[in-house]
Amino acid sequence: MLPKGTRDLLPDDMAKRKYIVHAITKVFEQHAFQQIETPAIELNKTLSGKYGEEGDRLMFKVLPRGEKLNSWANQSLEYIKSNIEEALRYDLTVPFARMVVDQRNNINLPFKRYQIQNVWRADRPQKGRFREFTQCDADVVGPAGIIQEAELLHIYYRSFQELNLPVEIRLNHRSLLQGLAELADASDKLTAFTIGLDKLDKVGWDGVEKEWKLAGINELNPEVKKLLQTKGTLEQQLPLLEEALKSVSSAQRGLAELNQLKSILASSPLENTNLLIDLSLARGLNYYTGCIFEVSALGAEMGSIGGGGRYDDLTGIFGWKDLSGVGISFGLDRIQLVMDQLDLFPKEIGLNAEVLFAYMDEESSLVGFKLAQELRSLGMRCEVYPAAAKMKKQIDFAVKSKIPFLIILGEKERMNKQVTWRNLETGEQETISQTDLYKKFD
RNA sequence: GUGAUUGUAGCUCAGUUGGUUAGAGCGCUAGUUUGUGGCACUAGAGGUCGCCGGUUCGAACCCGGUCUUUCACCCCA
Repeated sequence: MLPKGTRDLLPDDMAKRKYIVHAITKVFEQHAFQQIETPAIELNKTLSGKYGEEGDRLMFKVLPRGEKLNSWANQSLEYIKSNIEEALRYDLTVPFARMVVDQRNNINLPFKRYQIQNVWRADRPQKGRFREFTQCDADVVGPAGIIQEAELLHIYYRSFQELNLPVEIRLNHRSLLQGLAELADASDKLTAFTIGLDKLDKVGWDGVEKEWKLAGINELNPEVKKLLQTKGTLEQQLPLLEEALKSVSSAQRGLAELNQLKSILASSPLENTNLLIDLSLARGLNYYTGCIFEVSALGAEMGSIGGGGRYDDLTGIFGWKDLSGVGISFGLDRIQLVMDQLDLFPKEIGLNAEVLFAYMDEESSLVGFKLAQELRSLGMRCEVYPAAAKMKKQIDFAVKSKIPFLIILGEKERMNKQVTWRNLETGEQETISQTDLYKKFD
């Protein structure tokens, strides 16, 4: 029995997750990101209000214990809600921002950190959605240069290349959304504008317009409409956007930054990766202010497997103004699901034993114990069967555990200082001197 | 939060218009076989039919509630 939306991770899962984490970590570290961890529990006041209304609803709150809980027996729901002191972290970015401010005397800017930990959301579970899941985040805080966006895009590119997973990376900029809203004469309804636009994929253009109409947003001119519905590369889309938005002041920052990004990436392209401008990409988190990214796997049925963006003033709410940050996240659980769907895991990634020592009597087990130590010192994964059971049972265990080699020890072998070596895949078997055993595994 | 959907042995599932002691396959344990794996045969263990309540002489089956599973929406990794 488990709480909903949670899972046990068996050795097979762990092997796959290690494989993914290994690839991502390697790329993070090549880009000089350093690992940190933060506590699973944060103060409620640190987290609440940072993720919008929806986020607050989905946050796991921690009840107080003992006296305090007793004293709440007759309090109103409102009182309880506003006096909860602790909560489980909902993402890794806000706790990171909190940490940057708390630890400002112990870090150097620009600070590049990565973090691979669980987060919790009290969502209704469904495909690829859990209530406990693992995020792999990389963020930079400090001097704000677009080269950092380019670097993070390269991290996505290199990681998914490493995993052999084909992806599409969609890109947008908050300031372009603002500009487009201005064009639609809906600057004051930016949220409704972007939420509507975000649904383009699902409800189509008519659906978007219907939603906008309800929110009191006017119809756009046909050229802008067309622009909104096309996804394309930076090279294709940027000139069109510049033309359409040239007189819109709020869009200038986005145009300038995407131009910069375009020239950086031109010198070091993301080959075989689809990097597309998608103006309908909104992303919910309220704190993004610049570029926003979202990654989805090609050929698999799954929501986004990664996302991120630029936030100009995330640490402001914790008392450090005007510190810019940009970050990305990998969804470990969804990447695992997608790679399973596409059958992308190499066959041999488990770490089960390579050799099993089986034996007929207790005295032989001592020989097995000693020989196992010798093979282990050569780097082999060895297991000694824990009891002198029937040979059939011991072999059966080896086969089911996918252990390829078996060493059999009995009275005969012990007397002659020998072992019987058996290859369980081929059935090949040989009785050899104990001192020659290592040669079988060169 | 909204709308569907699921729940019977460790697993996958049968279970007749409501009727005695709820079944199968696989798996598990032991044996046939006291030093050799995929097979066969024999025996065995294992179930408050998700939970609570109701209807009925009688409920795995009908009704209500609740929890859970899976899926879509919302939102997101």
